[in-house]
Amino acid sequence: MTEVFERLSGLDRLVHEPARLAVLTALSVCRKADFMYLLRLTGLSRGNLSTHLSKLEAGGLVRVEKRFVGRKPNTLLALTRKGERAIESHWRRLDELRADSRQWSPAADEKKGESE
Amino acid sequence: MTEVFERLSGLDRLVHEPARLAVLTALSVCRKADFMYLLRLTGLSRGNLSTHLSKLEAGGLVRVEKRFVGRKPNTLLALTRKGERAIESHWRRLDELRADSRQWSPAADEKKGESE
DNA sequence: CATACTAGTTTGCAACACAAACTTTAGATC
DNA sequence: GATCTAAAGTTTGTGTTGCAAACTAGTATG
Repeated sequence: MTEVFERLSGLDRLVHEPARLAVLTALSVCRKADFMYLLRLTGLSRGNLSTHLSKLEAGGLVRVEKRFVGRKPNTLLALTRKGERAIESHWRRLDELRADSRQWSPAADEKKGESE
Repeated sequence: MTEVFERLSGLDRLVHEPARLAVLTALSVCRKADFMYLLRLTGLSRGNLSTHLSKLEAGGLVRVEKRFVGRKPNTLLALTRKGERAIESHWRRLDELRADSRQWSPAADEKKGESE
């Protein structure tokens, strides 16, 4: 099944990018977290985290809720239903692809790439 | 251990990028494969595969061996020792991070991100 | 009033992923 | 032997990305 590698090379970049993978994974455990918390958690810069979150919001994976705590602004993040499914299935896909690639045999594919 | 997410967001992009993850994973099973074989395997375009391979070579993860088969040029790819270690440890790291994140508890970290 | 801090957002830039166009050599056709 | 097609890659052009530095807006402090 050579299709394994096609699926590997076609992984969803919105989810796969390391910083976003970290944010989504954290939120999948956390349920909700605020901006400053994610900042410390991931070690990203403010600007960087901000743009990643915008992308996740644009993709419909994360819900952004702005509010005030005392007199200070506070941005609360949570996965949408779609986001939950996305991160969960991304990890599952990685597991599967890894497992499949292990038991894949090049010789079983019609055209081999030389063993010299 | 919040460090899990720092490590997640700091994954090596050279290895993590989907197309290259596919190529490296295939080569780790294959030992050697030629350009056209990887092309079919991954479903990438020629140009795209070529530049990804150049990057992997520049990073010292892949060895490129050009030769002729009959009268036709043929490019043979294989992991370097460094490449073997890189792909193997990348998958292992993903496994670990995934597992760690599962048993991570937000509440255990000093500052919580709101559960409202 | 000014100065500093907090909580983000916007901007500018270098690096990237991708396909289209190009290169080079070989074989087929006239 | 000139012309065409194909194979096997590489280079180029372009839109996108990831990133930190610079900016913004509101609050607190001297």
